[in-house]
Amino acid sequence: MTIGQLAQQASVGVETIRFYERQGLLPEPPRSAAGYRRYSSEELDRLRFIRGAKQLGFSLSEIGELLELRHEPSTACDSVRERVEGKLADIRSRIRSLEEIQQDLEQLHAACDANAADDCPTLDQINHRRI
Amino acid sequence: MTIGQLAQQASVGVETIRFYERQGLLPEPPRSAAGYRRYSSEELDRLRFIRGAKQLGFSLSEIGELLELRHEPSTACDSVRERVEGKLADIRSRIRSLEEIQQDLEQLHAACDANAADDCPTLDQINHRRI
DNA sequence: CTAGAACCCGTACCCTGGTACGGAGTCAAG
DNA sequence: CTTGACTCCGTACCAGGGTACGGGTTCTAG
Repeated sequence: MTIGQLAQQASVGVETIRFYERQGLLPEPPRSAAGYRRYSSEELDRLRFIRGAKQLGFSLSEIGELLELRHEPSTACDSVRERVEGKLADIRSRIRSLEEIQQDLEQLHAACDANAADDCPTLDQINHRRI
Repeated sequence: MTIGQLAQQASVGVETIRFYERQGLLPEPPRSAAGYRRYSSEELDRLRFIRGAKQLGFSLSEIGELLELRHEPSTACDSVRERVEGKLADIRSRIRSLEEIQQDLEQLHAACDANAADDCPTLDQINHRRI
C-alpha cells in the first residue's frame, strides 16, 4: 500500500501520516526501490487505533504510550486499565467543570431575562463570580 | 499601580498583562515619566473579568467582544444575552460529547474487568469502535 | 553611591496537531 | 514518450495562549 492509499483508507491526509511517523506513532515503513513508503494492513490498524483513541480524548503522546503497550505481554492489560481509569477520571472532571460553567451561564442568562431594561447585570456578574 | 503589582493582584504574569495589551484586551495605560505603565483598579477589574470569562469557556477574542460591550448603551444587553446563549449551546454540546466518550471508556473498562486474564480486549475495542 | 529588583521593548520560542510549499524524482496511462 | 498524478524531503506556517531572552533604563533600599 502506498502512503496515499493508506491515507485514503484511514481517512487522514498524507501529511498527517508522515507527521505521525515523525512523532513516533507510526514505525518507519519499508521503502520501495525508489524510496516510496510501503505499508501493510498493520499500519492501517494502527492508524485506526490512533483515530479511535483520539476520539476517546487521548492526546497523541498518550496514544504513543498505548501503542507501546499494544503488543506486549499480558501485564499490559493492567497498565491499559490504569490508563483508561485515569482518562475516565479526567473526562469526568472535565464534565463536572463544564457543568459548573453551564450553571453559571444559565444564571447569567436568567438574570438577563429578568432584567430586560437598560441595565445589563450579566457583565457585572461575570466580573464578580467566584474564582 | 505598577504592572508587577497589578500582575500580583490579578494572579497573572507580567508578560501576560503585556500580552493582553497587545491583543487589545487591556487598554494602553498612562505612563510614568520614565515610561512605566500605571494602572488603576479599573484595570484590575478588567483583568478579573478576563479571568472569569476565560473560566466560563470564552476565548480571548470572545472576551474582547464582551469587553467592548461592557460599558456600552443598553442595547448591549441583548447582544450579551445572545453571546451567553451561544456559549451555553457550545458548552452543552461539549458536555454531550464528553459523556459519549465517558460511556465508551466505561465500556472498555468493564470489558477489561471481565477479562482479567492474559488477553487485553481493551485495545482491540479501541481499534474497532464506531467512528 | 551602588547593587539588585523591577521595568522597558522587540523578538523569539513553547506546545499541540497538524497543513502547506517548493523543487525534484517516479510511476502509470495513453 | 510524454503528461499528470503521486511521492520524496526539508522547512515554514497556522491558531491559541502565553513564556522567555537579551540588552537597556529606572527605581529603591542600604
